[in-house]
Amino acid sequence: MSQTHDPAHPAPPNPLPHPDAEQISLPHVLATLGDETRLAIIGTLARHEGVGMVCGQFTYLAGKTAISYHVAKLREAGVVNVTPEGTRRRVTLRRTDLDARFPGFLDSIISSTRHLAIPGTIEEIE
Amino acid sequence: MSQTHDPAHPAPPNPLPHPDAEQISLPHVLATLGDETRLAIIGTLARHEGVGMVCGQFTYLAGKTAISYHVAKLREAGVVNVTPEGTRRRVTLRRTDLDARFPGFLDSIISSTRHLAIPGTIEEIE
DNA sequence: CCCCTTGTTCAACACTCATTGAACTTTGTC
DNA sequence: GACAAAGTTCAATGAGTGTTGAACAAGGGG
Repeated sequence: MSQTHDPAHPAPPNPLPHPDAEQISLPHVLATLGDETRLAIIGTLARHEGVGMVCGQFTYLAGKTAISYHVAKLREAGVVNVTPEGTRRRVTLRRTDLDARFPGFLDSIISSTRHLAIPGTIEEIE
Repeated sequence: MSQTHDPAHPAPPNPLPHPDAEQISLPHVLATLGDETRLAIIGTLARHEGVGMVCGQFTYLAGKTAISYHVAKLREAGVVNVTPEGTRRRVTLRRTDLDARFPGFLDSIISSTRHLAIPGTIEEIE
């Protein structure tokens, strides 16, 4: 939740709506992750944690319109954080919030996802 | 259809189709649990683990037709085991299989479900 | 300025899902 | 045998979901 409280930048850095940590609901998260494509996105994201990724990185999973749809779903459910960077959108896992809300959940999902992960040929960004 | 009273070999104790442990898929389980009613069933089931429950115990959540539908969904996803007992169906968590397949997953779900659980006034069955 | 990249929005479509009431099956009991 | 109890099956319905292509908006070069 820690948004940059930079006095030099009055404009909100993140115009995309995200639910607060307390508003993240387990049924909603489960339903959102109950989709092959979105689960693959989370798996890929987990394998590149810290770095973050961009929507274009997921186009090996589906068309760009579908990716846009799925990333929006994940954001609305509180699973990922999406930050505009120029024309791109940096997507990161909301690990801290998810761990606080549902301890152990994310890790169990990720470790169960890892072995069936697609060997994505993902090019580095930047 | 069925149940020929053949004295040669005993009747199958579990005529309802269940997936094998290896066939349980994470996306399927997540999608199945991504429903308020079914998640509540699992929560209730977890709070009465070992004992098991019958479909009638869940009718405070929805009509009996809906419960029948949801329990079937949970069974097909490999989340619960359903065993006929007379006119009833004993429903139990497939904890061993789920723990083997997705370590830590079930416990994280259950503990996250516990605090928002309905204080079900559930009568004891036998 | 033109243009390319990145991603969103929109409408349309096929599809699946959850819920309900009525009818039915099965089992247990009087 | 008749009846009640516990679930299932069926058809219908209304709502929601994922996918696609075309058009669009916004940045970042050259």
